[in-house]
Amino acid sequence: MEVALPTFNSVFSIDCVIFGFEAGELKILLIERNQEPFKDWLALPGYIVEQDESIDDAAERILYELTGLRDLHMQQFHTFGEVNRHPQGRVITVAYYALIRINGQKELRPVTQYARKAFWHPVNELPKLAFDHSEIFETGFNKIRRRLNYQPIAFELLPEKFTLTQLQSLYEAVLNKKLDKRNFRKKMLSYGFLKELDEKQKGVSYRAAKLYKFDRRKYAKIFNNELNLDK
Amino acid sequence: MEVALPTFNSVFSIDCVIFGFEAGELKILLIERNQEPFKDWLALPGYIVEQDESIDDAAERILYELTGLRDLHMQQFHTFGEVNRHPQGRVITVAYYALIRINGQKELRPVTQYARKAFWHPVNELPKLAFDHSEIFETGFNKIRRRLNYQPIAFELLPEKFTLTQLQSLYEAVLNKKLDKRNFRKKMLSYGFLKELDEKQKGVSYRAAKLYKFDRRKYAKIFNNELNLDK
DNA sequence: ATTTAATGGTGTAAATTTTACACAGTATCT
DNA sequence: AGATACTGTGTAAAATTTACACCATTAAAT
Repeated sequence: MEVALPTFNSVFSIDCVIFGFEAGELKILLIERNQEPFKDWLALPGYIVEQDESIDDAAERILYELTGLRDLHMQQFHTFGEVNRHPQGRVITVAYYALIRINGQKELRPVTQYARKAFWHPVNELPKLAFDHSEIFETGFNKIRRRLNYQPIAFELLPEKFTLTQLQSLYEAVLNKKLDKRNFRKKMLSYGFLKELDEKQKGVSYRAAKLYKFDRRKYAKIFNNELNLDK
Repeated sequence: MEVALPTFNSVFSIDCVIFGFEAGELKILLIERNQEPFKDWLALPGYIVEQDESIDDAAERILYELTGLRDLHMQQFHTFGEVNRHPQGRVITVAYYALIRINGQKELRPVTQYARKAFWHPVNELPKLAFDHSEIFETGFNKIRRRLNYQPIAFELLPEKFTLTQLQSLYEAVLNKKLDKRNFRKKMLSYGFLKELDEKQKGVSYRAAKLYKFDRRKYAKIFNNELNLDK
């Protein structure tokens, strides 16, 4: 009983929720669509998966084509498969998130015609998005909010060297609540994966803060130990 | 610029990792395939999504057709999209898990020809499975292990009335470590969502233990409060 | 030179939670 | 009556979490 796979007009797509942090605010990357359906609408960067690429590869490619961004560490978080989520046919979409340092230098420039432009938008006061992208964003935002507690994702959003106040304000932005300064510092430093640098912040008109770095190797060591000790 | 969706020979499928608990052991549901490729192999229950059904609906239907089980609360956990995971073409699969009480009465009987039989198998010493199903299982097992800590999924695996010892042994089976009896009870009861019944265990040849019930309404109340109080 | 404005950096005590640990009680079976 | 097998219970020490306020430092303004 050998059965060929059916041929359906079914399409996989990828949608990306890319978070950035700038001026104490959490932002995501949106595009302005230049293609029907939802032409001229704002949307998450997303497009169709080719037949000969894995979905992880597709996610990288699609993000690059629509925004010019490359080499992000993207992570799948949910698949949306309602029948009528796309007005033109059956499209199941796998949603990915990534976190990056917003960098004024790095220009956002779509490589394809499908997006007219790409830009950062604060996660608060998001406009209505094309398709079910508002729902996709919400789901992704909830995921990273949860993951912030057990994965070192905060450091992907900050510059390589950062102050403890910057780190705290990122946590506050994602979790949407105030944290206690002394307790926050005590706890963060107690983990032992932050490396204090000899440098200080520059260009501020008040006392400059010490800079820190995230030590990925120490983090891995600590994390592995925790898994192995297993009391 | 209106563009029709491309027609690909691309297929969505669903694979199910269904956990059960019996005789102090955690088990999953396997089928014996009756169809190429991987005919006669053991595999997770899985099949192809139709064009006019959502992936959530498909998951329920497919599990029913291959095992005879219905009305489980299934939850998507990961999507597998490597190019060559299926020998006959491009198949992207969305993996779901569910947890159920294994019930001797309830017969496992495939409704379609695609599975020869369905049966429970302990999660330890799993044989090699068809396709990338071993990897899918591992991913799913890791997910529920993590979720056990913040979602009331344990109670879906136990009979409606259970003893604290049964509950503990379930935690031990999933987490794969011994827990302290007194501390476990103290903590579980402190949550306040277990209802102590007037009944006792029956049919044991030693002192019978008290039976408890999971109180879903109290759980929801507590859980919501936690979210709202937000200190 | 002094003042002002803005943020940096620091410690302690109380409360809560987590951990480690052992034995008498009870039901059943023989 | 005794053996067997599991139930059910408390406490003290350790660790973690919480609440809380002020002086120090720098650059800019006067």
